[in-house]
Amino acid sequence: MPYNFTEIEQRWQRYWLQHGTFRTDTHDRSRPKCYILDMFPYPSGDGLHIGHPEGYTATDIIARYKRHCGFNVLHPMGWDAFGLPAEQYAMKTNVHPRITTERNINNFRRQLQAIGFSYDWEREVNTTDPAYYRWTQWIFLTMYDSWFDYRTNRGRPISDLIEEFRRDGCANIDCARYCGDDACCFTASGWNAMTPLEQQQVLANFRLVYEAETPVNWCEGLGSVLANEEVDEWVEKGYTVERRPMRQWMMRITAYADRLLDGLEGLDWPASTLQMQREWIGRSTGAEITFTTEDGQPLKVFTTRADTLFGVTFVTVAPEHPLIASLTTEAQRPTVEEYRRQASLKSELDRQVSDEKTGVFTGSYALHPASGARVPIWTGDYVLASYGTGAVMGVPAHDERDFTFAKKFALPIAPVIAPPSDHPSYQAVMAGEACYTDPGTMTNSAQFDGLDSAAGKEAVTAHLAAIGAARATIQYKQRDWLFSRQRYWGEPIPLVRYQNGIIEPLPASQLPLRLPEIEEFKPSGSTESPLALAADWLTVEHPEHGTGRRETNTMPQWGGSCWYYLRYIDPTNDSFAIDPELEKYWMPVDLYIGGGEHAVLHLLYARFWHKVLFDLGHTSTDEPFQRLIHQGLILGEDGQKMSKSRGNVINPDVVIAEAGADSLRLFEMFMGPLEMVKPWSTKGIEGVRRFLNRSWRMVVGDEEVNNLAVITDRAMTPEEERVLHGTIKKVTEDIEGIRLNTAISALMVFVNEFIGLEEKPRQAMEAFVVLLSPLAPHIAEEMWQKLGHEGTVAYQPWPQYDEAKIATNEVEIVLQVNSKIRGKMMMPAGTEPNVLEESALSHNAVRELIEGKTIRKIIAVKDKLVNVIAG
RNA sequence: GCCCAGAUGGCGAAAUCGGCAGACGCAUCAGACUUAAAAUCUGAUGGUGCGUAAGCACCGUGCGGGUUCAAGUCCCGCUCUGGGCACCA
Repeated sequence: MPYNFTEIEQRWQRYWLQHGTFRTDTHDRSRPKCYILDMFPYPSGDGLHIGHPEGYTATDIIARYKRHCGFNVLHPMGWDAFGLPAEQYAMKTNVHPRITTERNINNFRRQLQAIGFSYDWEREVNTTDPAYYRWTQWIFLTMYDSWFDYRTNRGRPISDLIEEFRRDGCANIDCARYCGDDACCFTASGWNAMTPLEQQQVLANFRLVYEAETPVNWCEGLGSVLANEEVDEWVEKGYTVERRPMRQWMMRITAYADRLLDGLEGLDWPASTLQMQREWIGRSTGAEITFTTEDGQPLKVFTTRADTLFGVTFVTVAPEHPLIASLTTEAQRPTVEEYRRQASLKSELDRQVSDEKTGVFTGSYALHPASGARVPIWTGDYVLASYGTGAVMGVPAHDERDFTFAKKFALPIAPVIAPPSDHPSYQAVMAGEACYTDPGTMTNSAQFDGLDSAAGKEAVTAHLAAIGAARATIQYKQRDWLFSRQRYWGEPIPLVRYQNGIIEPLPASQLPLRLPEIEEFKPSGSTESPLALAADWLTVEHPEHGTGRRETNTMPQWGGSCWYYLRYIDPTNDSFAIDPELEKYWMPVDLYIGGGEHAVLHLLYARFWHKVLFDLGHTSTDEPFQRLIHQGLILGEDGQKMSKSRGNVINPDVVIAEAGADSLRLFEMFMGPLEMVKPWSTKGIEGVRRFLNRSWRMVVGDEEVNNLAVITDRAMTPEEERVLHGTIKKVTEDIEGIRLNTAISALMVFVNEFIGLEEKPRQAMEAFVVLLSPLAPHIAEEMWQKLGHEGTVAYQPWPQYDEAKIATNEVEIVLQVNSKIRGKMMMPAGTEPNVLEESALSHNAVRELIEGKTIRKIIAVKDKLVNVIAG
């Protein structure tokens, strides 16, 4: 008779909640801490799907294991509950997103509890709870009131900067890094003479949160901008998305680019994720080189290949380049204007997809900074306005893009980097017929001839720098973070803009700035969020600045998830986001498991916020997540991605009803390595379910027919001890290494060995139950009780193994003749190779085969094999 | 195009300081129990060939080379699948 999993599982789930079994005392310093974190879910209306419990089961197993090992474990769960679906639903049905969200959360919580996860439910956080987003807003304002000081490579309060301006003006500040040029420079008295509005404008160049007019993905149907990564999804659903410039709040994440890059060193993260973050940040070291137009205007280009300077045969500027009008001659103006118009109609995506190069001549020329040669200035949309200086030097001989462009428009090609002379296309390159982008030797480059590319880059840059025509510089692919959305269901941005132009943050004492109640959920009709319709909420009076209007943009969904791992540590603190003492003890997160789809965005944004909080002294750690693992996707039984339209979605509620939560947990882990993509199998779950039934019969027996397992305190045989200790060792090491599939097979082997015994040794059964309990906790609790214990098994000490008891006296030695297996022999473990050799040679199977042959060589490996080479 | 990960029985997978490939599980087949079925238990199960049989031989970890006494594992060159990036100068 199989055990009654439904009854047992529900009973223990109630027990854990009622007894607060997994409540964490964060103030307990008597034991080492372990912080095990899941990526919290967006509580969608569809409920939990089978992919969620995969990572959650893995963390739960580790958390439970660590409790057995004596750690004080923090293992929380919460809800990333702002987001577009609830708002979309509200627009259709006029049901408030708060209500939908609450309903979905209740369903998610019920489902997670039904799987028996050992979360401390008293620490649940919800990003839509004003008590939570109060501190999201507080962090936002903290960042608004901060700037990045490149001199110390740290974020600092803006008040420090104001103080410095009052005292020294911007004398000690590299303004070009903040304002783009030195035009803003001022003295102390200059600063003090500025109006508040003027000062505000200067400070905006420094703040980590600033406003910019930037092209965004505007979706008319949703009445909101979309992040680049959201565009495809909505276009697929039939919405149209267009690029349009809009005033938006930005976060200056690029200031932290170097810190975010350097911080990756030393993190125990998947190599591919580290690589993706590095590529996303995209640091390139190079030089900004100044060409001069014939009428004396400077025209700056960015290059990583200063060594190819003498190969420049043209300059290309982006169609949106600020100087384009003055670069264009009257004769070419109609052509250029038409080209710019066409380029503006193409989306950034269209531009990148087409490999055909387009462009037109501006009619003007630039002077080469080293040779003085006159080179034509073109405009082409293969040059991105938003990267570097928006202009490039065209070196067709050594850059594929420039090569294609030059070929199309019959521009000259001048080779200046010689490939190695044995290079297959040496002749073609030197004849200007092929493009060569690898390093080589400089040639046709005046005094630099003979230098290799690496030395050439430095030498050319230094030479130009000496005449004021270049400076070494670093560029990043990463752009600043577009931080506003035209949505209702998000954190309100706590800023007020007054009629006199002054922008004031809300005092911290007035947080949270709650979302207004609105009657009807509909787009505002303008490019503003529905908050623009909440007239009472919108207007603010200020004694000094007069009437003000609140910011109607809300924060993107990423905001709340940037710091939730901190709030779990101190979730009910209403005087601060997190108690610094608790933060210091509990951070960093020891293990973080979540989907690889967050490899860049969430994990980069959260690191960014964390670093700002660290710089300002609010956290003690520079990096939040020490160890990171991505669980692999679970596919449908047909090997396809699970989706409603394919009809291959597996519902965890159904699996639990049919096979039980313990079986679900075990099977999620037994399918294969955690990180791997793997298909679900309804048949396969029967296997782990049978294993649990067998375990039950081994420890408890069949109660139905009163055939109870006989468990005695007898001593174990050496063979039983060997199996037990081997199992403890394997399970321990596999859980530590998060190889949960093989940990489960080790337990299966154990049951296969012990289930047939007439009298089971109590010691082995108790150890087994503890080993099983992280993986299948409900059945383990019940078995523990059946073994005569009171209370929970969750804190029982983890069984220890004795290496000496695992070792066998005799080992099987493989006998090979000419590398083919010809026999086996039993030998005492640890027998020296020379002894093995002798025994092998006297072994019948070997003797027969080497009869009459010359022994050329013998390889003997201790405890493994003997290989006799004869011929 | 570039970068990363992966490819092992009918299926999910195990085994990587190079040392018996296929642990564990699914499926299948045979047997036991049963009036019967389910459940459970026992056994078999990579392929090909030979043998009445115990067994024997050969082949076998995506493909082609290489190193080695010995390769799923190391090296070189490919193919396919999945993921990421994609005019970033």
